[in-house]
Amino acid sequence: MFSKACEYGIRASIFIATKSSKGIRVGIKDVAKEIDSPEPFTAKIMQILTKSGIIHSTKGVGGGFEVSPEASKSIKLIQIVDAIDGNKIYSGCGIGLKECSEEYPCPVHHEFKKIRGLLLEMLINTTLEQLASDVKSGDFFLKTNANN
Amino acid sequence: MFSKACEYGIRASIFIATKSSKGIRVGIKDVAKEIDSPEPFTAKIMQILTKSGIIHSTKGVGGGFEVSPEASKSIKLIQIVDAIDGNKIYSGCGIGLKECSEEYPCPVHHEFKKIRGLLLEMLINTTLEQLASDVKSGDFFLKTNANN
DNA sequence: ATAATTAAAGATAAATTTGTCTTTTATTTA
DNA sequence: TAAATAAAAGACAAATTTATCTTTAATTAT
Repeated sequence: MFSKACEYGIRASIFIATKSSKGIRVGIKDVAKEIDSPEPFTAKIMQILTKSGIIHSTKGVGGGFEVSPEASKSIKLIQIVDAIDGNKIYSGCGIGLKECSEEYPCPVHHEFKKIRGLLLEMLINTTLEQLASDVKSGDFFLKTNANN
Repeated sequence: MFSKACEYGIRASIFIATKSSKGIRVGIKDVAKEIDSPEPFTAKIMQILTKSGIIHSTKGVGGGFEVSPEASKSIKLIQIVDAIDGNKIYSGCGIGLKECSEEYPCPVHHEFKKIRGLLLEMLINTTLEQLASDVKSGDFFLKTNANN
């Protein structure tokens, strides 16, 4: 579905948002640890997210990543996905035709339209703030339990 | 969504089914031409599909690929996807957690469940025969129009 | 100013996916 | 039986994705 990069990017953003809601900036080491991802690769993905203006970073002592609670409310999942994977998942043909449209459809076009539509709707309607508060509630998780 | 290999595999299977319904066996060259895919790579994918028992092949003069109309009726899209890509697309966590379940969900678990469910339902309910007859009708296509 | 800290940037490397080419095996026809 | 045909199998190569390492730039604290 999503690339690994995108999966890490989403998880990282959610984690950062949970911390920022408590006024805490986090370093890349913490991020990678808390979402169970490879640190240098995660750092690369963070560069995409900061360049895209989704996550804010500050260098130097006491620096790190953050996303203001107000921003978290307005940031939609689709922005993160777009920044990292582009729009290919929710647009583009399900079986790889270069041209695939209502007028010139592939045989799975109409069925895929429903699925992609549901996905797109979800990506558009889900805010970073919602996902972060899910995690803060303790009922949703960003990495596998250490006991497994 | 699906890998390129899987996209080619689906398109190839549909094309072969349209030809088999007319009693015509097709060679790998025809397949690759008609679905606009790289021939040697498509040949590799056909090996997977024949080993999986989805498509039948015969070597030698007059040989090629075929799938009986009766088989086409019972072959579901999910069998092709499973054979080539496995079950990761419709199972597995949306943001890459190793463990992600009702009891231990990721923050997008419940939303993804709907999307994956719809996808799985579609893969289970769509037969190769349906897709082939769509293409035979002339209203659905397996490659981009040459005029584009 | 200097040292310490932290992300950014850039160069590499490993792994996977995609794609190609050559040889082998099976089958048919002459 | 020999030649032709077509898929299977295996080795190889290119491209992309994933991952790592090193150096640079920015910021803070001393």
